[in-house]
Amino acid sequence: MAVRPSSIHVVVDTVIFTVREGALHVLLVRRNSPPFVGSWAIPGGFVDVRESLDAAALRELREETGITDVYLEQLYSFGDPGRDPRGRFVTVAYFALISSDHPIHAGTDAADARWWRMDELPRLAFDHRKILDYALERLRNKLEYTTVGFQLLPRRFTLTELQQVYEAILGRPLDKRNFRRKIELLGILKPLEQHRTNGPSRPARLYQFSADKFEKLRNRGITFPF
Amino acid sequence: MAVRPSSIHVVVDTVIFTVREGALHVLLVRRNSPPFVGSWAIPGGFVDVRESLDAAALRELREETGITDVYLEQLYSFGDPGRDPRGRFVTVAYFALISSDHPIHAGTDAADARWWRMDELPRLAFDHRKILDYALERLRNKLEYTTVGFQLLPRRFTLTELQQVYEAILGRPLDKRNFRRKIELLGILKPLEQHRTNGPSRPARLYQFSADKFEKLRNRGITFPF
DNA sequence: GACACTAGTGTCGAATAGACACTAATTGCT
DNA sequence: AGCAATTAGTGTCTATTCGACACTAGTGTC
Repeated sequence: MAVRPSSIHVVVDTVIFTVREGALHVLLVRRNSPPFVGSWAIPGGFVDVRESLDAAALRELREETGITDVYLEQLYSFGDPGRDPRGRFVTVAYFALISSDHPIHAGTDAADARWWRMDELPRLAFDHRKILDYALERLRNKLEYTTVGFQLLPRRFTLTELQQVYEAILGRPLDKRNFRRKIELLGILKPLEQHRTNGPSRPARLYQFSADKFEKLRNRGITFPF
Repeated sequence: MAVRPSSIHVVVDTVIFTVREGALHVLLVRRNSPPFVGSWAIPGGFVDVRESLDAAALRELREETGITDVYLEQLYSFGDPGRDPRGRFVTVAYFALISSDHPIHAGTDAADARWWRMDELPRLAFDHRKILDYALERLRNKLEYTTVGFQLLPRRFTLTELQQVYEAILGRPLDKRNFRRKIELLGILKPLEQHRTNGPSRPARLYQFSADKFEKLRNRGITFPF
């Protein structure tokens, strides 16, 4: 089989989630060149010929946010002709989870960039709304059968904070006792001696993700599927 | 942002599963040009500049097997540099499910093509073994929370045949009563008046996928995620 | 009509999931 | 000092789900 040139451009776009102030947020950048000037878009860029798809996503992430220490997972590839008026673009979409204490200067690049609440999104460029919706759906699903939720928290956290992350993503309140029972059963949290007191109330015990089983997975970068 | 040419070739490769003689099989084609001459590979080909990724997968499927009526789902994109010595190739991998009664002339193309039992695979070209392994993992997972299993059967089938499909994919025996109870609870099978008798034993009732809820989904082509 | 073969059916115990309300520890105010 | 306000933390009961397990029913063959 001869190698026919395909004239298709390959990019990666990464949906970057975080939880702040009890709400799920996503990082978007404002486009300042056509098409869709002034619209907001999921950050991304071209895949270099010498780097893997994962590496490209990590690099773009670093360039956009300065972050290296993230959970990153390939989401889906979108490649309808006509999704970009400039030509034929296939984007390999990723989603990333960033812990809330991460010092992000959203807008490291000259470009405008900011966090948006998932329930107050602006109009998005290209088919990015579809990508975002799918990323959220995937995140919600994975929350139920994996431990991705922990990726959105600092290393030490209270159970209430953990519950708030789950609630923010699922978009509905959870029962405190049932939630704690389920987390307890997972057996992946190590209770610390430290407590955190913030306000006129009983201080909450701090926990951390159990080093034994999962610490190695945390912050490993690509975690799926290999 | 200017459009830089990326020099990356985009192809689709489709893992085609079927169940025959109680065993899960996959369709492979033998390569007759370098690299990996003589090795077996997952069928696939270039994405045309004017067609969507899904359309490309469907087209290749039709060209390879003559089949149009399949369950097809995007799997994952693989794009490590070095996965193809001819240059930089990104493959958007799909997996397809074909019902056992489908008249497939595997090898419509001049190329050698045949079904292989999943437990007796030859050496595969490129990183196709990795793709295949991941497809199987995904299929097993989806079997548990969706109704993809039905895609592998003719329109009318017995409960034993359905159970054999599940067993072939999961690679372990299932309890007949528990299996039937679970299927019953799904409420998606319509019992027919017809029975099938094959051999010296009690004839088995035939069922079909319930038209009401799911017939529209069946054979719709792309079913995921949109 | 007896035998071989596959179809078809129900129960019990364990684990899981959802609904639900009070006590405990601290801060701030008077 | 003590009281009010606030969030942390804890257990039971019920319904559902899941796995293990064995016998009867209907047909073809000899």
